[in-house]
Amino acid sequence: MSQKIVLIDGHSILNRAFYGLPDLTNSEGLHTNAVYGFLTILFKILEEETPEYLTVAFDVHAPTFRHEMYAEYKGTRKPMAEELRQQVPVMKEVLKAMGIKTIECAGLEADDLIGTLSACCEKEGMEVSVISGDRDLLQLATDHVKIRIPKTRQGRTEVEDYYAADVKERYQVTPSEFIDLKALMGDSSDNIPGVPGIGEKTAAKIIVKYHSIENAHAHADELKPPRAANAMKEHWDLAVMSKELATINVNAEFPYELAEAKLENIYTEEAYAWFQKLQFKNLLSRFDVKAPSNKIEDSFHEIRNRKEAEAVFEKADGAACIGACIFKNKEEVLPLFADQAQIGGIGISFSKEDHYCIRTGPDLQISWLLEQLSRVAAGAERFAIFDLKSQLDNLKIQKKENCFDVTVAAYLLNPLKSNYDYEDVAREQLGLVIEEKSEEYVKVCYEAYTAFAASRILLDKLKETGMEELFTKIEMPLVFALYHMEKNGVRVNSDALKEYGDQLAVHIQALEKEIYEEAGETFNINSPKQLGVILFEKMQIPGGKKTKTGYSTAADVLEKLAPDHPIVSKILEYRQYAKLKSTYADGLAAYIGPDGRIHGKFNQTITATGRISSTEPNLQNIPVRTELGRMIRKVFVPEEGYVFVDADYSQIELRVLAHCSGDAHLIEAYREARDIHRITASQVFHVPFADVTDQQRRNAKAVNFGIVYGISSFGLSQDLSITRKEAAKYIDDYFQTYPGIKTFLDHAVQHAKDQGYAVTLFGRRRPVPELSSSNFMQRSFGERVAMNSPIQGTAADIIKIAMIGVDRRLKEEGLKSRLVLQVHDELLIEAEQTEVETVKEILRQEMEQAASLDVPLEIDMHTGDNWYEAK
DNA sequence: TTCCTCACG
DNA sequence: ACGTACGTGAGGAAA
Repeated sequence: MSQKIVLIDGHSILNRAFYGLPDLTNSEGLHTNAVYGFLTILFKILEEETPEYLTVAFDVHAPTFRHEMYAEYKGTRKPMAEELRQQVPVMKEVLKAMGIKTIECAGLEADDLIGTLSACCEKEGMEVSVISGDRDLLQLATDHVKIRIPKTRQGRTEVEDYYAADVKERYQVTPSEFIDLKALMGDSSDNIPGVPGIGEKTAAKIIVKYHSIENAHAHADELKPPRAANAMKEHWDLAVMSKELATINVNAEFPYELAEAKLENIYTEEAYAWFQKLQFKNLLSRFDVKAPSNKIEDSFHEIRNRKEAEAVFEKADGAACIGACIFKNKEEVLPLFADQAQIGGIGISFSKEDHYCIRTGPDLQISWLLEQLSRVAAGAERFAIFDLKSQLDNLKIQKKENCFDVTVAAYLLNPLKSNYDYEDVAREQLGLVIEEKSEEYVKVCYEAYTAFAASRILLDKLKETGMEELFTKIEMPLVFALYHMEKNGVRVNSDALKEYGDQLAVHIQALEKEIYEEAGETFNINSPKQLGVILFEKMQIPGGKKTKTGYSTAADVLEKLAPDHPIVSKILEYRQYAKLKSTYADGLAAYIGPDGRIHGKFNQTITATGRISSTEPNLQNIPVRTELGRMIRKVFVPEEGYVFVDADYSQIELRVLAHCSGDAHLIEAYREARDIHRITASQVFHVPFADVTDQQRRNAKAVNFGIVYGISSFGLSQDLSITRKEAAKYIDDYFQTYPGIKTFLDHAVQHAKDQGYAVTLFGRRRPVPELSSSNFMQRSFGERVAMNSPIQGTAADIIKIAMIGVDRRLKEEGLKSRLVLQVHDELLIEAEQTEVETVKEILRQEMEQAASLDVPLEIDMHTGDNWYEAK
């Protein structure tokens, strides 16, 4: 059995992968789709071929055209897309990490390298497989050299295989004649000119008959269409040049040791680290349990008895930094007891050598363990732990000031990531790769150790990036405020909620029936696909396609059709009821706890801008804009003896914008008047404040929103249903009126371009990798983000400060009243009746004084016996 | 899972 | 020429 070598055309396959896959990025903003696609193809090929040798060839110059001379002559050289260019060095590193031989050679194309290698290897009696997306390489095919062209079809990669015979079958020419064929017909993608006037068909006929351009030229007068005969004579020089360009050099000279191409285990530690970094989660499973021999693991200890545990805590007492974690028992417990969520023990790490996993046991009570942990934590300069909020039920924190939430710190340093697990932090900050299959105690020790070791590094990075104060003064105190809020929960009248749901069900059924009657058949109204077919095909309602998958049935589309088609308005109504029932009536009911309250989660490490997010359930999107939806707020009620006090900032984002831009005109305006949209209308449209029409105010409001979102004439025109030109005029008028805003927004974009991130008034950063994209759409998006993030982010900073202040004062002043919800610019407090005035005073002070801007921060405040009334 | 739709600021 | 407003989360359908 002869040996086999696989030769891969690196750039060609990367290119294929890049254009064949959607744009993927890892959480650091690094584009990864080409690398991912390349690896997918590589694995597939290796599985099929099981070769002894493997080599990947690259061109030396990244933006590659096979024939630079001609490319320059034609002036058609296009630079490689930035997103792809970035991935080339990464690809080479990944291959290196996998121990795969790569070659490149100045002055030689990858084609020439591959051609030469395939010829040599064949001579040595080997079987050769050449992997390329480029059909040019078909000329290399023989009985022992197979050209394999991968194609991505519907997400799956299929490979077309060509031996010499297959080339002949498919193209009716031999591999070497293939060169002549190309020389005649040319190849625009490869910048081979070919002979003008001779296309694919004619070229094929000529080569099939005459086998080479030289022979064809000799018989030029006999060539079939007279046009081809003339072309051949007239452009013979082009034909010769093209043939030269199309010919791959199989006798190139370059250094190469076959032994280096020997395929060893590609699933190395280094490769594993790369795959993790690139977040190729499903490719990671290919790796065997190859434990990295990290020395640190030697000092990981598992402790199961009281004596040793006591010794650990004694030693930990007084340590400068303590890293810890609390872990749960594996779910061997019957579901019946699942909600007990038993704690299995803790991890603790406090020096280079001290890392312990302490398990609960007969003489190691969990309560004692947690007590000890809390005690030593209070004594340390820094107590580091992941996701502190989730552990506050277990820990008795005596000193908030020394707490360091590693998750939150990692979030501040890169808010774009989707999770901040200890595995990620260990890899990113400590360069440690933790083995998936490690024993539990090892993982526990790793988590504690990572908290311990990474906290120092993260703290330094926070200092370097000017975010230390943001972290210690805002984010860390906020952890506790959010914990209190979750713990408090919000009371919901479940009977009233049920009643609300039942009423909705009645309406839904009636509407369903009417819709089926008008449609003439029953179908699933919730299915956009089925609905599209009914409306736009069966009922022939005009309003064509919009989405990739079919017709758009979004509300803004349907609203335009509603006046002419009763069924459409019924569908809109149905949708509204269905949404209210499924998401709110039924959805919320599932979260009401035994205490009659919903304890939703408020997440601190989700959003890119610094806002808080709310899940399980989302309490930040309870309906309010329509009366019907707003009614659901009546089921949110305070407990007996309490009332709701609701306070929300008035136009906080626009006020932030006025302050940050320093536009004197706008600042002056906002100092005077409360109705910001009206004053904008007055100044932009040059009419007295009192004479502003409703339409003018609406337009001004839309412009204000547009400014905050990162204005574009297209977006504004959509919103106002006007032409782009008119929208552009509004924007222009706005900038004329407030030139400071224009300057500020331009600066925001420029700053983000220069620094790579947008920044808030309090130093919070948001990376904007899209700004360096070669894609217009992406880049425009980046610009809008650069304009919006500082505004939205600063507003988020401010309300966080307010929340912390409100929560702190409610506690400090010994009040029973409590914070129950935050909705971005709004705080809801369940206030004990006799404390209402105090609470209102606290809210007003803490919210209005949260930041001192050049414009006043104003709030609207209401009280009520339910959320509907209090808003 | 991914897409579409829609609820909020 | 490109095809959008910024930031979220959830439910239902279809793949």
